[in-house]
Amino acid sequence: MPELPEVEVVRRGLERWVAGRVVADVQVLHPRAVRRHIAGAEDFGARLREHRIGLVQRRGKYLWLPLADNRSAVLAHLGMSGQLLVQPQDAPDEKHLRIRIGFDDDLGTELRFVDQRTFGGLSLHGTTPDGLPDVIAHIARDPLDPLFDDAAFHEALRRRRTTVKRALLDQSLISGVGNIYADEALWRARLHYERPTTGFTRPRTAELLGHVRDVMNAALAVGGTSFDSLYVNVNGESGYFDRSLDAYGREGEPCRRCGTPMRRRPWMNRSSYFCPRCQRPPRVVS
DNA sequence: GCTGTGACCTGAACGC
DNA sequence: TGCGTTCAGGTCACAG
Repeated sequence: MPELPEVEVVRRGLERWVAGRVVADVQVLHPRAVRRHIAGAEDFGARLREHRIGLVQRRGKYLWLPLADNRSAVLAHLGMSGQLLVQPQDAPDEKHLRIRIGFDDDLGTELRFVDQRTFGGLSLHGTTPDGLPDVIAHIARDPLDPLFDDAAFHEALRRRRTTVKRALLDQSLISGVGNIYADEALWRARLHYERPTTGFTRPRTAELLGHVRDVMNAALAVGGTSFDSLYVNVNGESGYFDRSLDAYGREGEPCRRCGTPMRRRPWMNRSSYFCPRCQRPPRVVS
């Protein structure tokens, strides 16, 4: 499932193959794919037509295509299974094709939003003075953003009465981290997912952020090599998604540090993978 | 205001 | 073979 590195790969692909093109027509094939566009599918298409796509931006797992000639942007979230593909116009429709965007040029390609589980979607929104879609103003900067404020993140962590994995997944504190990279970063930092954040020291926060950035940069480095001219890829099943993971999905396999079998625990309707020896659970305070 | 929980959704994997 | 169940997880609405 797409997390920040995958979304960044998509952003780069869109920047190269879609930015600067003028929308000719929009076809919404599944209403749920534009459910965040309150005015509905017809309005979504009408507002896009004849507008030029500007430079593609990203924050965390959201990316957006600004309309170059007005103060609005097409906001995209890939959810768990979304893909944005640049395909030849005559290519067969994908099974889960939800939205098709055609362009007013002779390049012969179109933008397709394909999404099996329909957790993702596109919508059109006004932008703030600094170009951010207004509906994601609450989303924090991501740790690869040069303007991410490490000190402010540390203070926010200490103020929260929560645990470290919850905090990593809270997009209002830090964006772009999903279940996989949270487990990976916690394994690297030797932190149990239920560790309370209130007692975090500055060095501990700094170390954790360092591991989050390392994991994301490593995935980005691999992912960045795998899309070609016609395929703006966020395919969860192929290529760079086979990145080497140290924690996620390794239940029963030996910890790559100490050899202890890795464990999986149900957690918030998800799973948490950890090493019971390297990542000791916090002592329960009664 | 802050924190935690469940619904949404589809298809693969699994058990019987 | 076929059916039912479980699991995957990002976001948001809602409850406490």
